[in-house]
Amino acid sequence: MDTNKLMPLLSDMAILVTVVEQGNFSKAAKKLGVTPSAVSRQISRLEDALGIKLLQRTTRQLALTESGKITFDYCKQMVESAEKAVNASRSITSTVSGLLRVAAPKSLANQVLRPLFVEFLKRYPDIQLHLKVTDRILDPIHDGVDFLIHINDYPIEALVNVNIGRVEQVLCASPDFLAKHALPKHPDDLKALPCICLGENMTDNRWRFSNENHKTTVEVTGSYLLNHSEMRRDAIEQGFGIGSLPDYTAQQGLEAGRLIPLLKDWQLQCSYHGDICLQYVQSKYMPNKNRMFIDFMKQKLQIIKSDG
Amino acid sequence: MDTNKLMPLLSDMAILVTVVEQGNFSKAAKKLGVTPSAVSRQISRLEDALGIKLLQRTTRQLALTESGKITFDYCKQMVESAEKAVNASRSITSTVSGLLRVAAPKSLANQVLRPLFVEFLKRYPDIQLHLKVTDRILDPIHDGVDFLIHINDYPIEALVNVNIGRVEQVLCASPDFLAKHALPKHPDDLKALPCICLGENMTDNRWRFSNENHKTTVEVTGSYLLNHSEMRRDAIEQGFGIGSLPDYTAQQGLEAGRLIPLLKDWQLQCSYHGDICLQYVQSKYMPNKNRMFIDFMKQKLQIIKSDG
DNA sequence: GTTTATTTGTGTCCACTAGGCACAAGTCCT
DNA sequence: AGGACTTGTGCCTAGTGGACACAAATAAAC
Repeated sequence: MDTNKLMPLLSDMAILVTVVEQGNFSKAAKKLGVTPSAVSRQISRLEDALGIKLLQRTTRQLALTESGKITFDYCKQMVESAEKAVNASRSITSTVSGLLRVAAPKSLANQVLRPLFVEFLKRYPDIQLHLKVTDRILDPIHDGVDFLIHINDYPIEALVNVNIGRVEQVLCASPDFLAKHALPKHPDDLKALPCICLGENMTDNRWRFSNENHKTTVEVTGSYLLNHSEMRRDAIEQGFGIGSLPDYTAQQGLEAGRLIPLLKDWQLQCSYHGDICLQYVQSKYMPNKNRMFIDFMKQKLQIIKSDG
Repeated sequence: MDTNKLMPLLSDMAILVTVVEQGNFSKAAKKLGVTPSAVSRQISRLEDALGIKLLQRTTRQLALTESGKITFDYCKQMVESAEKAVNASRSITSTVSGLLRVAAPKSLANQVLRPLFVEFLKRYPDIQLHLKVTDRILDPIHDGVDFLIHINDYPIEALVNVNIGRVEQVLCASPDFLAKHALPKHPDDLKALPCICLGENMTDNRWRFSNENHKTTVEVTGSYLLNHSEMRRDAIEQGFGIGSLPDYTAQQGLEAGRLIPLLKDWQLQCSYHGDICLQYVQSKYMPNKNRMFIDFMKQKLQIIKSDG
């Protein structure tokens, strides 16, 4: 049965259910807010479409035929499902409340998540949001967290992943720095230039680059090491050296000309580069607050499809 | 949720299902035979009515929101139930075939059932009807019978009963008989008049009468005993005496004036007096041929409501 | 038996909604 | 950068579905 043939019958089926439950056309018509003649026509139309007589009727008595009983049962199911659809939808918006626990890395917290969470809490005032800022990957169940946000091209397989964005690292320097030094054309050129490293690990001064065909690692040096992206942006803009920034941190500086992108053919591999993953534990009945949080994050970051 | 609010949403829900299954508005529109703009508007209307955003969409991508997934599941159920309703109805008319075994008493067979069964078999040529005419009450399971027809004010409780009519006994005599004899005013008056009994049992000459307030039994006599209603009608019309006839046997004679009803204030109790019961074994899945048989009998005998 | 009230069904007419069309806006791919 | 495709919106028209009035039928009331 094609859906386009089915659609006009749906309301007729709903009318059939009302008629049977009310016991006659007139009461059903009153309940539906139409005239009995309209009900009569709809039932006739349904009978014609289905090819069977559904109701045995005189002017005073009304009853389902034996063959109509089967049809009626399915029609009743149909109406009940539709009512459930409506009720479920209605209840979603009215029951967005309670505690949401979210873990996110430092790098995203201030610049990316802060404005989002503020808006989310304003929209749903009954939500209590508990944000744990940490660069460790927490265990949602053990650590009592509803959502895990992290930057990674390989999301945790045991959890459901929703991809809500992407962070690219941009290597850049300030215009006056580039006026004093030679423009690097290849990662190897960085060896001769002051670079600003994270300084969190011993290997943070080993920058790994890749492009379509090649991979290379360069050991860089510099006098200023810092693991705070906004301070690092400041240091680069001040001409202390070459450094990498998340795209959202660099964006304003790039647009204003305070920063110049370098080695655009190469990608710098680092842990702050990849998809922004919103992950959570698979469960059959997700609370509405969680649903609305996922929808909100996807909508705000303009992500439509998810991995499941 | 009132049904009248629900009805316009039903087709929108069906459209939602099509959109989700097709993946975008355009394909869904093509499948439904409408323009994409129509689909867009219906989805928007549904979202407004439900108060939630169902589909996260850009011009190129489309996906259910988390909150929309619940709604979609119920909408899908709704459409599936509607399709089942249609398919069930369609299959009923196309699968009316096979053997129907019916047991009925002699008194009904020729005059009441014969024309009905002829018409039923003409309407459903794939049906094979096996009629067992017997005045014994058969056991449907043991005797291999699908339907039991009998005249009785107390249907068998173990079986489902559909009341498909009623037989009244009419006590009557011919005009020339009444010209020769005194008109009976009370059952007791029958003692002095020749009466036509069934003659099947020893007690068939003990006629039990009742009215609103009284009961009485009269022992009658007569020279002609016979258990065939049409022959008995003939005997009465010929002036052999007073006898009782089923209403359908007496009707023509009464209308033509060949028969005169007697003792109309009294009811003659006898085994050929009561509701015409169509009974069958309760079962969850009744074959369509059985359904159509019940519907047919009810429809032809203008009986709407049944006992269950 | 007659009347009355209630119910289903059918014509006719009209209003309103739903869909088509055209166009705008946005996005992806080449 | 341009083209192809998709969603969304304004406007207009057509066709459906409902109201109304009336007919037919039946059950109840008197």
